[in-house]
Amino acid sequence: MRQTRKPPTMADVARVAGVSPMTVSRAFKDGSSVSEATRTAIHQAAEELGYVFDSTASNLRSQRTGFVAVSIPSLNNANFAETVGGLSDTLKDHGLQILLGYTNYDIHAEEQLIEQLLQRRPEAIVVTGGRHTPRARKLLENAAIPVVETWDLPRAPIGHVVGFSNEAAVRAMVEHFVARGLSKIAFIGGDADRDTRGTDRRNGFILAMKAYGLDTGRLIAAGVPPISMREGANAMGRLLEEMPDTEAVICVSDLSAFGALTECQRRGVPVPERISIAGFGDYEIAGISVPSLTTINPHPRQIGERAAGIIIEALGGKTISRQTIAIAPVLQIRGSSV
Amino acid sequence: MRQTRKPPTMADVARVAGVSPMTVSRAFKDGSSVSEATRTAIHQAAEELGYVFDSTASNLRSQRTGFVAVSIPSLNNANFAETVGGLSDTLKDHGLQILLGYTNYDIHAEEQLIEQLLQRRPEAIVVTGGRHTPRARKLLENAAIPVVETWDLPRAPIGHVVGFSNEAAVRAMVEHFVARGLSKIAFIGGDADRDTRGTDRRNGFILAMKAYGLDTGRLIAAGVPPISMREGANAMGRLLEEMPDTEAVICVSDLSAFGALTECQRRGVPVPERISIAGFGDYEIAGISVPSLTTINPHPRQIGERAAGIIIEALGGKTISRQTIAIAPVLQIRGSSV
DNA sequence: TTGAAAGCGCTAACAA
DNA sequence: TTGTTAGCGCTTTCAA
Repeated sequence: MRQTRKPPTMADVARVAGVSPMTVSRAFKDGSSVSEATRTAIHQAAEELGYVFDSTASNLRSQRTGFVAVSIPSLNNANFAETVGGLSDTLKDHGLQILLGYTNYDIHAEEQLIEQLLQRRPEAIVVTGGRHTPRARKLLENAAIPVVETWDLPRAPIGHVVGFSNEAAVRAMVEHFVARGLSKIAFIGGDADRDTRGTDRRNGFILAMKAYGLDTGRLIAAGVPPISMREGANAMGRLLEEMPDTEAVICVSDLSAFGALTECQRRGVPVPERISIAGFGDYEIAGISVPSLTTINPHPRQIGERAAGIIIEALGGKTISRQTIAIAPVLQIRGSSV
Repeated sequence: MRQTRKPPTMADVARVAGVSPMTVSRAFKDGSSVSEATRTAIHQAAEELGYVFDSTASNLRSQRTGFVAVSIPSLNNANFAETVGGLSDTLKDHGLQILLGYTNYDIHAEEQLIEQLLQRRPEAIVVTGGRHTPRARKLLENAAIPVVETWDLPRAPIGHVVGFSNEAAVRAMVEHFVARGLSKIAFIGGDADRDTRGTDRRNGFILAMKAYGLDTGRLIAAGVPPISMREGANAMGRLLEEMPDTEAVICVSDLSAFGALTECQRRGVPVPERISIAGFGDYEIAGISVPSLTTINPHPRQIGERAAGIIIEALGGKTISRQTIAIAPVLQIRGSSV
C-alpha cells in the first residue's frame, strides 16, 4: 500500500466510505442527522486513512474559528495562569479554545499582539488591564466581537469588564495597618508605569496614606516590573537601612513580599514584631511561608470563569448589553502583620 | 457613510485602492515586489476601511498556518512557563506563533489535546515527556510535521528530543548526599504514575539508593501530582514523625521542598543540621528561601530555545535527521544541605 | 437521511 | 511590477 504524500481529505474519506463529502462532514459533527450505519462506516474509513479533520478549512467556510484570544502580561505568573485556567476550563465545554499571548507588561507589545490575535479571527478577546495604546483600543472596538477587560475596572471600558479596583484593595490594606496602630508604612513596587496594576496599587497606597494624613515618602522603587522575590529582598534591605523606623511595608505582590520577609530573616529583624509585611495576590507561598503572609486575594480563577461566562452568553445569540462584574478582593490577615 | 455589516476583505481594499486583490495581498507581505507608491496607497485604503488581514483564509490557501502546537502538563508551573517562553520568543522571530494547551498531567487528556491541536494544522508540535497513549503516538507519527518531545529522554522517540534524564539527575543528588556521609535518605513525591517525570525521579532515587546498598524504604507519597508546597509540608510532617532518624530528603520539586522546609521551621527542626533538604527545578524560591534550597537546574528556557531551533531548522526546507539534544541539568548546592 | 452546487477570503501559478 | 484564473478543504444552502 503506497502512502500518498498529501494528507487525506474528506473527499478521500467519502470515496472510501462510498458517500458524498457532505455526509462525511455531517458524520463528524454530532447532532446532525446521519444514520448510525453510515456514521460508523465513515469513521472506520477515516481511521483507516488516518484522516484528521482540517479546522482551517472549516473555519473559513463557516466563519467560525472556535478561538477565544487571551492577552496576559506574563506567562510566568501564577495569578494570570489561574485566570487563564478558569477561562480555558469554562470555555472548553462550549467548544472554544484559548489562543494565548503575552505582552511582557508592555502596552506596545500588547498592541502588536492584539493585531496578530485578531488576524486569527477569534470569536471573542480577553485582555488584561484597561490601559491600551489608542490603536489597540481602536482595533478592539472595530473587531465586532465580545471584548472583556480583566484585572482592572477601567474608567472607559471598551466592552465587558471582570475586575476589581487595585487602588481600593491596597487602601483596605493601609486601613488594616492603621487600625492596628501602625503609621510608618512603606510601599515596595516596581519602577514607573510599565505594570499598570502595580501603578494603581502604588497610587492606592499614596491616596490612602494621604487620607490619614500620613507620610507618603516611604516608596521603594525596586526595578523594572514585574518585580520578583530577589527585587523584594533588595528593596527591603534598602528600606531597613534608609528608614529603619518603618513599622509596616506593603509589597506590590506576594513574591516581592516573600523576598522582603527573607531579607528580614537574614538580618535578624523579627516579623511582624519589628516590622509588618503584606503582599498582594495570595499566591500559594503566602499561606506556607513562616510566618505566613498577610495579603489580598483577588480571586484570579473566578475572574477567568466570569469572563468566560460573559463570552458564552454573548456568543449565545442574543446581543447582551455591556457588563461590568466587580470581583471583591479579600484581605487575608496572616502572621506577617500584627 | 453607512457601515457595512460584514468586515472588509482584500477585495474591498483593492477596490478602494484601485488595484487588484493580488496586489493587496502582496502589499501585506513584506519582501514581495510592490512599488512603494502602490503599497502606501493600499495601506492607506486598508486603514481607512479598518481592514484586518484574515489569516484563516491565508492559512487554507497557502497550507501554512504559522502555528507551532505545544502541550504542557500545567500552565501554573514556572518551569514549563520558561520552556514555553523560550519556544515562543525564539519562534516569533520566524513568524511562528505558539498554540498552547495543557493536560493536567493526564496522558488521556494529552491524547485529546494532541488531536485538537493537530486539527488546527500546526507546522510542528512540541510535547512534554515521552510517554503517550498509543493513539497519541500514532497521531504524532502520522502528522507529517516535526515532533519534539521535551523534558525527558524517551527510549523510543517519535521524532526529535530535547530533554534530560530525570533518573540520572536524581541519582546525582543521591550521590551528593552519600558523599557528604548521609545514608538515611528519603524521597517525597506524588502518588503513582500520573506525573511521569515525577515517577522517573522516584525511580532514579530508588536505583541510586540500591546501587549504594542503602534502604529505599523512606518513600513518602504526598498525594496526586503535581504536589505543591502544602503537600510537601504535610509529607515532611509525616516523615519526621514516622522516621525521625532521617538525615536527608529529596523532594520531587522545589515547591514541595520549600513546603518541607517550612514544616521543619515550624517544628524547630534545624535545616540542614538535623536534616538536609533538596528540591528539583531551581525555581526562584530555591535561591531566596532561608536557608536557600539545594536543587537541580534543568535549564527549562534552554529546552524551549533548543526545541525551537530544531523546528526552525526542520521547517527551513532541507529534511533533517532526527535529533536528540541532551540538556545537562546542573546540581545547585545551597544552604539546605550539608 | 443524503447529495449537488457554490463559495468562504485568500494566494499559488502563470501570464503580461 | 501588476493582473487573471483557479482552488485550498471544508460547510452553507437548497433540493431530492
